[in-house]
Amino acid sequence: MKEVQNSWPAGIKRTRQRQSVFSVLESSGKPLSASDICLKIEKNGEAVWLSTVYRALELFVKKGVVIKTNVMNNEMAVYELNRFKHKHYAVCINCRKMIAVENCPMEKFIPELEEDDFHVMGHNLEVYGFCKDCNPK
Amino acid sequence: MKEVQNSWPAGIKRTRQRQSVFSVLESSGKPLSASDICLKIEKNGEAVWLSTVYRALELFVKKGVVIKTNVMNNEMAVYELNRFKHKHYAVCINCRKMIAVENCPMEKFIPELEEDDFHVMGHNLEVYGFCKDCNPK
DNA sequence: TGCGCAATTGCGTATCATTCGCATTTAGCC
DNA sequence: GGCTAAATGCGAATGATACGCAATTGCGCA
Repeated sequence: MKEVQNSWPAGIKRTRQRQSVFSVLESSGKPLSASDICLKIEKNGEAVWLSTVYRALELFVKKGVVIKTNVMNNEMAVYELNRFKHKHYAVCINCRKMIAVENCPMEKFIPELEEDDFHVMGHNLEVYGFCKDCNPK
Repeated sequence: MKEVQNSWPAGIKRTRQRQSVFSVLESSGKPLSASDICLKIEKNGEAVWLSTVYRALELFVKKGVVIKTNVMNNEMAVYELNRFKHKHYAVCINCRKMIAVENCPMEKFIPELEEDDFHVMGHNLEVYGFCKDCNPK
């Protein structure tokens, strides 16, 4: 039904289920949870078991193809394609919408830390507040 | 055995269990998980049920007395006393040690976001890498 | 100073995301 | 087309956290 034969990350065996997970992520503009992905695949008329989605995501993350993030205290992890563009999200406290934040305040900051004998490998930044639709004011 | 009658947050009914949770946090230099807290209390010869610890922490967080944070993709939440000093942590990928980072790169950054119709209420920042004991180099 | 009642706790069980185990199926090299 | 390692379906396990309810406790009030 759908023709998604195009891009495929190297070094990963191509199966129908992984292909489905990948193309859902590819066509999504925002990070998705494992069950979001599962639902979207089922909506396309295909079947995937949730644990298979988790396994595919785990593999993609290990290969650096997908980025896993955790939003707001606990809850569940969300996944997005690694488009190799450094970014962060502003998360709405009310509707949980995630808005990408373009530039990162960390660049100038990391060298300071390196001086304190901490070898920085990466960072997570998450801003929370109210989006314009939910702004109580 | 221990005399911890001193400080107590206003508007919270004082019970033995809550007192225990509070004083463990008070005397800890680093954030602790709910079960860490439980173990430390038991080590002091007192008994607390884990769910009671969770309930106490939940209350403290709601009252703003305690700060809840989630470290590194999923895992579990850690809690620390709110000492009203804004800070972040550098987390070691290897030994999970958390090192407080003094200054925050976000101050200048938030006004930019506000312009994009996002009303910022707060932020989480977590830097990860290798501490000096675990530095592979 | 003791009573009464609402709030809290002990304790077990439920929930929810995620992981694991294993038998069956599949991808893709020969 | 057949073979084998890898992947999947499926269910059940796990681990953090929440919840329900009866028993207990803190504490305001008489």
